[in-house]
Amino acid sequence: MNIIPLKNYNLEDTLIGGQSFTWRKDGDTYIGFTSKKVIVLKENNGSLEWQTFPENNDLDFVVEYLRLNEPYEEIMKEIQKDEYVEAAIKEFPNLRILKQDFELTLLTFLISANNSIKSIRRSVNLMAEKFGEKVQTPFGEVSLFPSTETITNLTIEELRSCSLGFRAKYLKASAQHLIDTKLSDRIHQMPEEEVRKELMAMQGVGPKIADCIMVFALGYESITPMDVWGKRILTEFYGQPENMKYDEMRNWIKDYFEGKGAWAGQFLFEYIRTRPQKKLAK
DNA sequence: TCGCAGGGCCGGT
DNA sequence: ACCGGCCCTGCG
Repeated sequence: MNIIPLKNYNLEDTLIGGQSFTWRKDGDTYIGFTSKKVIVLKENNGSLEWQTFPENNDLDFVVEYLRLNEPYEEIMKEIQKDEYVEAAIKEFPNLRILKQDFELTLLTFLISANNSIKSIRRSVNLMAEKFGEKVQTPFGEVSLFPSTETITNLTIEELRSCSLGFRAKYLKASAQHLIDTKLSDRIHQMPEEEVRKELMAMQGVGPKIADCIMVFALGYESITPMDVWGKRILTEFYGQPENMKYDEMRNWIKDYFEGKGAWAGQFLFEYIRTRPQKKLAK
């Protein structure tokens, strides 16, 4: 294992939260995968022990994936605009946003539609175990997420065997779309509105999933994906009307957090979705 | 047990 | 611009 300094970084909440579905915790070790790599992380006395497989020692990848060079304390100051954000930061200190692979993020968030995080994880792991390459590590054999190419060659029935339900056809179609359009080679150098348009051209990608891809893979910091929890944040915390449309919600919170909506939203999301169920009084 | 909700989207009106 | 339906799983 390699060792680098680690400051203000909560691996648990960041890796095992709602932004990535390919991590598990084994004792005090975090094991994650993409479609190409296995990453092993362990925190130890303010240091990060890490290794990548099958290619070892890929420091550049780890630094970019974990976004280790973010001016984190500065960002935290910028988003503390009210009591709700403050409470969320207190409950999830040092929560971070990852920068994940574009195609992996797209394909796994396709699975998120009308689904629960637990079930999304289950489907992603089933896909890896059934159809992904295997990588041998000192921490055991790890299955990678199937490549985009592999997914295009699977049948709908094979995909459905991973508990994907109606999303199976979206995975196959969108994987094929990625191959046909080579979108991954172009997406990183496009204006925001064009990125969103390209993403939503794919089957199964609507405004919310497009926002997730832009925040968790493409590094857009001003966007807050507005799911059922985001809507609750707006209505319960900020007194906004129930009937706001998606774009109205996104614009409202984007303006409110002045360019840092992704960070603030991540705290508020974890905060509201894990809060104890309110007893329905009366 | 069973009814419902889950990091929404699609297709018909 | 609305809205019913959707595969399946986890949870109370």
